[in-house]
Amino acid sequence: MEYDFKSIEPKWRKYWVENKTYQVTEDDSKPKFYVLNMFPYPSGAGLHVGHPLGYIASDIYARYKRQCGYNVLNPMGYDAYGLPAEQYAIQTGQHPAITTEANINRYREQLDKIGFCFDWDREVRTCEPGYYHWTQWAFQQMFNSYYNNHTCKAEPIAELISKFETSGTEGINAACGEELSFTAEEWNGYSEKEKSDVLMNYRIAYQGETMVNWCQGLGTVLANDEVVDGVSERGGFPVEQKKMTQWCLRVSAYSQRLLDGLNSIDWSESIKETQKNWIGRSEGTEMQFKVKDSDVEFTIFTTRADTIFGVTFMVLAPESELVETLTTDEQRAEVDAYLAAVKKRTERERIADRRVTGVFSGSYAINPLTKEAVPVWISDYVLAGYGTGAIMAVPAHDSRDYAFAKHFGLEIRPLIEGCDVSEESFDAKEGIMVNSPREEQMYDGCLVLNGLTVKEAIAKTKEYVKANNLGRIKVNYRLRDAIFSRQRYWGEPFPVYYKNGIPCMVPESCLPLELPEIKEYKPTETGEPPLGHATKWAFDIKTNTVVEKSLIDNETVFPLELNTMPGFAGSSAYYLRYMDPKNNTCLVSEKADNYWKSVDLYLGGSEHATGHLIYSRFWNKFLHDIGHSVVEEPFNKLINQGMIQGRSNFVYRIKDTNTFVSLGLKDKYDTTPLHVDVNIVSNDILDLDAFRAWRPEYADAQFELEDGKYICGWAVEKMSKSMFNVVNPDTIIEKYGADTLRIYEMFLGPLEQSKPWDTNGIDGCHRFIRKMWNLFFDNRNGELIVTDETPSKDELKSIHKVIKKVSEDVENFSYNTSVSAFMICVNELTSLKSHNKQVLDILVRLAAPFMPHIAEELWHTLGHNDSVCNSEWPVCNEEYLKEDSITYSISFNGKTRFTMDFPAEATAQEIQDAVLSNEKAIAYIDGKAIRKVIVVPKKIVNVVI
RNA sequence: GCUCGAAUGGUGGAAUGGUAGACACGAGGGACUUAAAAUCCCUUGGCCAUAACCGGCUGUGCGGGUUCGAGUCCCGCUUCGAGCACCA
Repeated sequence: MEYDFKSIEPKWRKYWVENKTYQVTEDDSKPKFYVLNMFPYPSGAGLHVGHPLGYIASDIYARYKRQCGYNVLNPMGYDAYGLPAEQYAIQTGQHPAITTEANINRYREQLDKIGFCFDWDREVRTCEPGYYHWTQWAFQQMFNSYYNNHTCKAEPIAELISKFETSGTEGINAACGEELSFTAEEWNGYSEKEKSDVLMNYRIAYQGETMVNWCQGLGTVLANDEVVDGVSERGGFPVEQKKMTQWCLRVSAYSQRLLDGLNSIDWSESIKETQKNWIGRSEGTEMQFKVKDSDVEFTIFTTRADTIFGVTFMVLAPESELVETLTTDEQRAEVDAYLAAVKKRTERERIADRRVTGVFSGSYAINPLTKEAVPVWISDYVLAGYGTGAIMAVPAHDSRDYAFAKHFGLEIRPLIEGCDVSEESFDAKEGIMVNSPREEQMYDGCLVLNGLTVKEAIAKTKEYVKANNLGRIKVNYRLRDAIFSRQRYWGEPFPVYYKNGIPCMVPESCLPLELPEIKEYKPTETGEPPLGHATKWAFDIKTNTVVEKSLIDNETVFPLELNTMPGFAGSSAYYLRYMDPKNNTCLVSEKADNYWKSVDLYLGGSEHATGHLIYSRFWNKFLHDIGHSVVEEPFNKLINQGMIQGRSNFVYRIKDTNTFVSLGLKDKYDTTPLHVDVNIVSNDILDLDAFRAWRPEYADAQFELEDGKYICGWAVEKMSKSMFNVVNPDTIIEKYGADTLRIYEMFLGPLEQSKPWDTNGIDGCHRFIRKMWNLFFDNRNGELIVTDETPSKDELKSIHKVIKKVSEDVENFSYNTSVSAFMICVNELTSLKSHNKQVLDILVRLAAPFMPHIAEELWHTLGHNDSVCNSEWPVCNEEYLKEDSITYSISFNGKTRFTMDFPAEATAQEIQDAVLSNEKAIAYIDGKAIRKVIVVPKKIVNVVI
């Protein structure tokens, strides 16, 4: 039989489907293992060879674990809501559901050809009501919860309400937008609307008026991680800051837990670092400053409390509420003009143009320590969203304050011994404090920092501030609450209706609240989100049904929310849904949750570090708090597979001609490099006929060849259609088969590294598979040549070596070296002319995770009737690896001089004695004293003279 | 600016502190063949030596250090990549 992958591969894929080989159920008799890939957004372009990289890697691991006796969950699904389908709908009128469905089918078709062991019965699609039911449900749970800082977890909002009813805000420490203070009487006197507004300040899913990233080009707001360099991540449209009422998730309440959780999970340092940066914890001090000639007081945040004696002015963010209060009448006009100018600038302009701007408010603030009055300025270099939106400026020791002071001619007071602030500020947190305070500023009980190091000074100031009631120790986080509304159609509708302006939850029994049909996908003429077009989009609380909008009477029929949820809503808990995908009574049954617990191995791109991977962790912690996910961290081990880049090919056209010169000759002419489709180039050699047929203008192209070949140039670029470097997995499978594609993708290099796709080299992997095949079948006549004798020592050694290497490598995700180990083994067995059944049986079991199709075929060839997927992972017997004799390198002072053979069991002492009595050794030693003899097991004897 | 990675032949890349360059590609040579394809074998870091074999020197971005021994560990740089960035 010949190796005909075109018949073998489909045959076994059919077999796996028919035998439900990959179906998995909870089984208490086996340990569980949960392998997961970040599910894809099914784009219209289909899969390119980069996409399956992670899927192949996890598939190998899943199959390996299964052969090791684990009950492995390895599901796949689709992140089906998203902008491209909606943009396409706006342009063509095509319903996004139809486009999405078509794309999913195309994805599935491509995925199916690669031979993954996904349990497709567990597939989820975020856009299906049965799935987004639980996205909406989770949102409602967040709405009905608040974060208790005492217990450090989410708790029912009803408990908070009852506390308000009995004792007001007394003793409450909850995560909130604004610190509120009221008594039980006050609370009980509030109107329904007032109560709703107060509770919004505490709910985990809340509606708030916040500065948002508004993207006019996309007609929607975006989350921070969706904005890159002031433009939208998708589409590259400019983004501006706008104050809008939006649904938000109080992710910031979980900042500390999100940070702490990183210590308990097995993720790469770089991605943990990225998340730490994003959370941005900074420990500092909040201090109160009184306004001169006024009883107004305001708070600033600083991490450099030690520089309090160097404060020469204060700065407010333009958006700060204090601006209004502190602006004096004389300065009013100037301040208003400044505020108007700032408002006009987009985020992008602010980043691009960092000119120093600002305006004096007219007020002065009193330094709580020196009692000195310093001017209060307003400038956009202070951000409203961080800290308190107000700072104390210390130009000597902060570069931004320095630039501001220089620009406006404000005083700069150095506080560190010997520092030079004539050209730039001294920002480093090191040195000895001086002028803190200066002699004339001293008074009884005054804080004195002079002579201390910066670190000591920070600590001492903190204590002083606390003891004298001037402020408090405060931890700030950069992490913002997530904005959860999008003004789009193709997303989960909010299960919310508005009862006279008060947002109310649709009863749980009415979920899922299905996305209505609309005629147009654009915003309405009045600027409402696309759902404004829906006619049947009102809620009748009497019948608990969705009814026509025309019936709204604001007594029993109310308008429904018009925003939809963002992309990350559906992808935040999908791993839980895979555990129990068809359950329509809850997100995941307790039984399934307790069995599968959390994802043991998660694979995906590192680009999700500050988006999905933060939101998911937040979401899961919340569900954990309310008792719906047993493990707090959802992804125990994370592997970030690298990106596959494109390798573009170039041809060189002589200017103004239709003649193309080969790479080596191009410098002789004035040439223009042109991208050429990589699919008509093989090992950098151009297929001339295919090139002529590629485009009409090349039909009569002339060539100047090197050795009869046209050699193309190449470069590594992003894989994209416009560079003609997209390689489709289908093409590779057609030519080489899925098994070759699988091992070649693994052989390309370390999994976590980004690397260019280079079709050169795939021949080597294909050759290897054929060689393996030839261990079973005669190359010439195709006859089965497997023999049934006792394996020889060499055969056993070769096969046990590969068991050891591959087992270690698979655990370390070092798949490129496992493939090499297979190649070595097959080469050894080939040169041993080994066709031994027992040896090949082991080889097939080892190969099964990597190349399942050929392994299944060979497994059946060897006479087995079940699937190789159910075979046992072979165990290495170290006995077979032992050598009879070992060659040692004999070194003198670290330089190898000669080699000697010893029996494998020779002791270090015996080796040492034999070496030292060897005449070559005696010559090297030459009577000199020996200081040391080092015998490294199996390798080296080093004599130190 | 801060933080984290990385740097090895013509190429992708191997090397628990122990013979650097496994494995593969590419290149060169050979066998088989009318020829091609396929397959198989040999050579392949650089320099030197030699009729040939044996051999010698050098070599993992740069400069130091620890060690009998360093691609690997430590200190100081250079370059590239990634993340954060008026975050007080």
